[in-house]
Amino acid sequence: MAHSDTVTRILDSAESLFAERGFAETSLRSITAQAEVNLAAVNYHFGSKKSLIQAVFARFFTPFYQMVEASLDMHEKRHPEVILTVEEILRFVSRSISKVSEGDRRRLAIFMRLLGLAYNQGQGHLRKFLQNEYRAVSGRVMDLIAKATPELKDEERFWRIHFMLGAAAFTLSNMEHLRAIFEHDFDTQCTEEDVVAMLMPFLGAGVRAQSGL
Amino acid sequence: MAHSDTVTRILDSAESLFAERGFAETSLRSITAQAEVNLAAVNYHFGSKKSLIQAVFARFFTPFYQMVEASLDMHEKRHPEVILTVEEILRFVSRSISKVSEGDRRRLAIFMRLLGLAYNQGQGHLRKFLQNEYRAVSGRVMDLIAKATPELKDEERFWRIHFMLGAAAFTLSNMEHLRAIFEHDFDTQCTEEDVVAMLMPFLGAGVRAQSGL
DNA sequence: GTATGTTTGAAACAGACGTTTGATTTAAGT
DNA sequence: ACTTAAATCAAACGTCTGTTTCAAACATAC
Repeated sequence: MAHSDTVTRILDSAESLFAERGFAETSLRSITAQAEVNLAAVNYHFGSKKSLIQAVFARFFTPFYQMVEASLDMHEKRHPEVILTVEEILRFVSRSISKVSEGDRRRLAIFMRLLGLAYNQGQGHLRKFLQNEYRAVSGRVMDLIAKATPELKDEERFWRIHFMLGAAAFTLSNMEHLRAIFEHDFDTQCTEEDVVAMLMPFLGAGVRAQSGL
Repeated sequence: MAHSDTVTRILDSAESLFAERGFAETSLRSITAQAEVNLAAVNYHFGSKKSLIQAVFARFFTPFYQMVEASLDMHEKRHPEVILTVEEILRFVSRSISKVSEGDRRRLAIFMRLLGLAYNQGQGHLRKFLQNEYRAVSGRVMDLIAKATPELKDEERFWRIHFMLGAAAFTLSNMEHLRAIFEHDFDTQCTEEDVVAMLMPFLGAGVRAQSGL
């Protein structure tokens, strides 16, 4: 079927180019050129550039969110009434991300970049899209974190969750650049898994810190 | 003097518009319209849009960096040989930021956004500009953090510093949006100082976390 | 095989962008 | 007052953007 082939090629190219350059900096012409499809194909299949961005996002996020749901369901069935720690929750999320972005590492970067961008654009269509489409799973993760940190006031937990989100989004979306700097500074390689392994205790200790109020 | 007036108005407008919308999304036409100066003035006084962005950055960062230097000098003179904790170092930095962005809160947001962007753009002129111009002060702060965390391996400290940077950059550059979400969720106001007060123990606990390797 | 609906293709569209030009005004120096 | 340099202005430049158009190619069903 010619249709889905073109659609897939566009999504693939858009994904990698968005990850490299960002969204505003990536033109439809560069996407269609790399995908070797006609320029008009984007507007034909997706309607607009905005919708293409959302489609790129959805293609990653939908299976990711289903995987988080499924693994949480499975765990709750096996160990009901068990309260997870923050690190364990993060590990559920991180494992689902790894599985969904299998092979292609850049999918993680583009996902995080989208997440950061969703907050960055003032009247952004992305955050609303995200909020409407995926309220369920994010709400569930929030509840788990709340149960993991009963000592925190709701207000302070709100901010700490966003501190975590910020550290993760910044690190993962700039992973390539940061690893390049690291390699330059230390003359050593450093895998993405290493970085994630270092990130998790940082975040865990952060949310468990003594209150700052 | 007509010159510096035009230059200042351009910088002011650019600063506020960059903070609101980002860089690629802000046109020179919107800047000059808000500044009520001629479109050509930007290229006349700054040369290019890139240089304007760097000028906006420098106007904030230069006094900030001098203030950090000065307050660190003063402290070291009064209490030589005293090893600062991470929170104390962060407080030095944060106080300098507050003093430099006196009155206008948006200057902080734009500064952090620039910092985040410096890492985001692949071949970015901003990171190199930053690295070349302000190597001294950032190196000094790095050394202080190193002394504050002697138990960390250099490699892991590198990453934790960037985790901190990410959490701070994300939170502060999206402060307005996040506060709006917060207000919507909790029906309560929340000052920027409150957020910074909550951020610092989060970062401090994060860098002091047990190693993840 | 003809008709129907879907997908591609090359080309053009209108608009926005950063930048440049050259004339005109403003300010400073002598 | 005259000269010279600096600053402003309106207008245009060429280029790139997302999007639209409409004919050609394709597949599908009868």
